[in-house]
Amino acid sequence: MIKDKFADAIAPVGHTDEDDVGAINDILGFHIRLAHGACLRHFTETFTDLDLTQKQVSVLWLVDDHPGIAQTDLAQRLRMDRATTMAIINRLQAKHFLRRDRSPKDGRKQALFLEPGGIEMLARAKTAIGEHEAWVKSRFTDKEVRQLIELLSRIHE
Amino acid sequence: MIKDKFADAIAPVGHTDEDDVGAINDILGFHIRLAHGACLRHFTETFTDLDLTQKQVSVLWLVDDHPGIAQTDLAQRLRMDRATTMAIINRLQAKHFLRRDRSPKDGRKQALFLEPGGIEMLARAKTAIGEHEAWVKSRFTDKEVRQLIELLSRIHE
DNA sequence: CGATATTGTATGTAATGCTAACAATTAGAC
DNA sequence: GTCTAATTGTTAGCATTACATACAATATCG
Repeated sequence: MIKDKFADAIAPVGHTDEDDVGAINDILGFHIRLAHGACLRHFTETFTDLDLTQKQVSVLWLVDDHPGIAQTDLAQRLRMDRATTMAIINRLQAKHFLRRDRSPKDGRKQALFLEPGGIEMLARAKTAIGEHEAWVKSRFTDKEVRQLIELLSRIHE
Repeated sequence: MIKDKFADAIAPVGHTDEDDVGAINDILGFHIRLAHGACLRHFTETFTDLDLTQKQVSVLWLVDDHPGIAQTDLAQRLRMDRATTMAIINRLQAKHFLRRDRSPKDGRKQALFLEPGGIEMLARAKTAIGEHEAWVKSRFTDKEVRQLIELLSRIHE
C-alpha cells in the first residue's frame, strides 16, 4: 500500500529560520505540531516495509497489553472516537492481525484479541519502534527525555 | 462546514493510567502524538466558529508575514509537500482569503497575498490563537514553556 | 541552443477525525 | 419487574491532510 514515499515530499529545507521577531515561532502549539509532524514522517518512513501507521501500532500494542479490551476502552486510551476506532480495527481485522469476540459479560462489547499474525507483526513493530525512538531520543539526554515526557503528559492529561 | 463537533467524541476519560510498567507509556513519540492530538482537538474546538484549520491559519499567518511568498517556500516552512500546499491554498482562495499573482521575477512562481477578507480573518484568528495558547500554557511556568519550545525545536530542526 | 531543474498543477489514493443515525444490550429509576 | 435511559458497536458520509505520479511552463546553466 505504502509506496515510494518521500520522493517529492519535504525537500531539504534551507533553514529558513531568520529573525522572525515575535512571530509564529513563539507559539508553543506551533512547535508541538511541527515536532509531531517530524515524528510522524520519520515513523512512517521507518514503517514503510511493515505498512503500518502509528495508530495501528498503538492499537496492536494495547490489545496485546490488555487482551479482551473493548473498543470503547481502546478509544479512550488513544483519545479516539468510536467511529475512528472502528475504521482502524476493521483494517487490522482485514489483515488478520486481530479478531473481535462478543464479550460474554456484556453483550454490547467486543473483546479484542491478537491473532498469530498480529502477534508476529507487533514483535516486528516493536523493533521498528526501537529504531524510531532512538532517532527521536538521539537529540536528548536521558534527563531531558524524562522531562519532556513529564511536560507533554500535562497536555494530554 | 464545521458543525456540532465533540458531541460524541472523546468522552471524559476515567483516567486509565494504571501501572503500565515498561509499556507504551515509556515511548516519547507516543506522548508527542497524544499531546499533539490534545492540542489539535482544543484548537479545532476554539476555531469552530471561524471554520479554519491549523494549517490554514499557519498559511494565512505566513503569507501575512511574507507578502508575495511562493508556494514552495511556504511548503518548506510548514514542512508540507507541494500537492498538499496546493489543496490548502485552493481552499483559502475559494474563500477569498488570499490571491495568487504570477511572480514577475520568476514566471514559474505564484506570489501569494492576503485579500482584505484574509486580513480580517487572520486578525480574528490571532485572537483565537491567544485563547488556545493560554489553554496550552496554563499547565506550565514561563520557564517550562521556553524549555519545551527549545526541546521540541530539536526534533523539527 | 539544449538538457536539466524548479515550480505549479491535476488526479488519485489512503488514513484520520468527525457527524449523524440506528440497533442491540445493559443499567437504573420507579 | 418493567420501562426508560445510557452504553456499545455499527454504518454511511464528509472534510482535511499527506502522499504518489505525471505533466506543462518557466528558468538556469553548460
